[in-house]
Order: sequence, then C-alpha cells, then structure tokens
Amino acid sequence: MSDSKGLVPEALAAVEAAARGEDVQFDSETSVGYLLRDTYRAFTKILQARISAHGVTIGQWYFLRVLWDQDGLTQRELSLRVGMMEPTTVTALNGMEKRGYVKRVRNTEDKRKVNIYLTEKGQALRNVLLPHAIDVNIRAVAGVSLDDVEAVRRTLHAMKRNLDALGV
Amino acid sequence: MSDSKGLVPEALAAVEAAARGEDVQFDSETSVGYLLRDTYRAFTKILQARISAHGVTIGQWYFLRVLWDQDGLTQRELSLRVGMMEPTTVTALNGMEKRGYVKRVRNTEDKRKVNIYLTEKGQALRNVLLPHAIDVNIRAVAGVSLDDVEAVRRTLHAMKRNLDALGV
DNA sequence: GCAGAATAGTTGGAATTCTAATGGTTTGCC
DNA sequence: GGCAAACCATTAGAATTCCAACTATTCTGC
Repeated sequence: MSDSKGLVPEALAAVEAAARGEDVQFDSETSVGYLLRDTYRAFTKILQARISAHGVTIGQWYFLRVLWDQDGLTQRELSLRVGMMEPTTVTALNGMEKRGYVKRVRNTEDKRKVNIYLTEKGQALRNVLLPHAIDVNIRAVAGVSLDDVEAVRRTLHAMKRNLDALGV
Repeated sequence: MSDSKGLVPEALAAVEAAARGEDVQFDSETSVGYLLRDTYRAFTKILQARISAHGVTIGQWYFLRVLWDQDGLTQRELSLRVGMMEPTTVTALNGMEKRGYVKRVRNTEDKRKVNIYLTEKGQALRNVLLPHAIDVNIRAVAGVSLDDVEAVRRTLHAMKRNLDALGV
C-alpha cells in the first residue's frame, strides 16, 4: 500500500521518522523547488509587464522567441521547441495570427502540416522585445558574481536533465 | 515614444545595434530566465505527479505547506504567504474543504475574517507528502556538488530580491 | 492499390489563475 | 453616535493551459 518504496534514503528516513510519531521536517527556505517557483514567478511577472506593453502576451513571447530563431516551423515542431501541448499552440497562434504577427501556410507537400511564418510586424517585434529580455536578465543577476551565475546555469541544466529522466 | 530609456547598458547596446540595422542577438541557452522556466516546469511536473496520486493538486499543495507550518491563518494571510491572489485562495480552499483537508471557521472577534484550520485528514497528509517533496528535491540535484547547490540557493534568493525591487 | 496505423492539426471541456466588482464588517474621525 | 474609509472574503468573467476526442492526410504492409 505504501508508495515509499523507491524513495531516496533521506526521504525514506523521513518516512521512518513519521512512523515513530515524529513530524516530517522540510524547510521551505532550503527547498530548491520552492526557490525555483518563487524566482520563476517573480521573473515572469516582470518580463510580462514589459512585453505586454507592446501587445504581446507571455504565452506568445515563447513562440516568438523560437520563430525569430527559425521561421517556418510546423505547429508540432513549435510545440516541441516551446514545450507546450499542441492545443496550447493552436490557441497562442490564433491570437498571434489575429494580431498579425504570424501567418499560417498549409504545406503543399504534406497537406497535414501547417507552416508558421512571421509577418513583417512579427519580425519587427524582435528588436523591440529582445532588449527588454536582455535588460530583465541582467537586472535579475545584478550584484551576483559571474562564478555564481555560471554555477546556476550549470546546475539548472543538470536539474532539468535529472527531472526529465524521472518523467519516464 | 521609445521605451528604451532606463535600460541597462548592455540592453541599450542591443537597441543601438538594431538601429544600425543589425538584428538583436540573445541566446536562449544562456538566458537565466529561460533556464528558470524550463527547470521550474520540469520540477512541478514531477512533483505534481507524485502528490496528485494522493488526491492533492499542486495548487492545494502550496497552501498545505503553509498550513502545516502555521495552522489557523486567515485567508488573506494565506494568500500572502503562498503568493497568490485572494480569489485563487478561495478556489483552492473550496476544493480543500470539499475534500475534507481544512475547515473554515469565522473569526468571532472580527467577523470579516475566516480562519483556516487543518482537519485530521489534512494534518495526516503531511507525513505522506513531505517525503515526496524531499525525494524530488534530492533527486533533482543528484550529481551536483554541494557548492553548486549553495550557489543556486544564494543566487536565486538574490534574483528574487532584485526582481521584487523592480516591481515598483 | 487498399485497409489499417501513424501523423498533424483542431475542437470541446475542465482546471488554475488572474482582474474587477460586490457584500459584509470594522475602524477612524468629526 | 454616525458616516466615510478601510478591510476581508466572495463572486463574476476572462485568459492560459491541459487532456481527450475528433477530422484530415499520409505512410505501411500485404
């Protein structure tokens, strides 16, 4: 019945402590997951405020970033690159198409596919919005040593790999 | 008309490069914001899978963590501690109340307030769910040096402070 | 060359979160 | 003591995201 099998030794120790009647302790302050959430939310809030001033939602932002790098991807490719499910991509692209940032072009060789191309307007957003992303990124790490920033890059990459591997 | 005033020098340089006809460059791989999002999403996905097996949503999880630490808070206090807006707290608590994890008690001294108390069932979840949070946290940083984990803690804290300070 | 499987996109419906507006209750000030 | 302002919780409605089911097209194996 217990799902504690397969837990890491420290987590197992917590389960055993609980079995002895002690309460499991786990401080939010030292939880990397907690810190990650707090920092992510703060970051997103600031970036969102910057780009929404230009009529772009945070959801659309992620798609624009990919398209600026590589135009003409299919919706599935976009979904993979952005890391969102396909219905989400449809919704985001509907908004972006309506606002005139992208156009959908049915692929003539494979009529299942739809390629997404930036319009002039969508292209032009690049040089307006990217400086804001640069600005927020730099301000976020103000006063942090380069060594620490490198450690964060290295470690977040490693964490992502570890977590993806857990997701089976 | 330009909103480039107030940008950090590096971001301003990007704007000027754009003015000279060059495209602004900003690599996703090195963007801390991007890494933060990717890692946060991976982390949440795994934790969500673990706790939803026990009938708790990720939204409810954040409130439970606070209540395990301090029972009987008002909804406003809970909202502040969890970092969500009050209507969100109402929604989350409705679900938690329906599932029997908490009960609402109108404060007799100040009838505007509602204090939230964990039920036995809500208390009991602590020793079941916290070990999973511990487990996911430990697995996430598997193979990462303690120095790097410390650097991440230190840096994410600093980033959160920086970003909060930007939020006017 | 055709039936069934795989692929690409879309639609429908639910969950989570937010902003704005509303209804009680308390506090502060004259 | 009474009325305006502040405070606490809630409701209403919109946006974003997901899963599940569906349609249209292409590929595969015989």
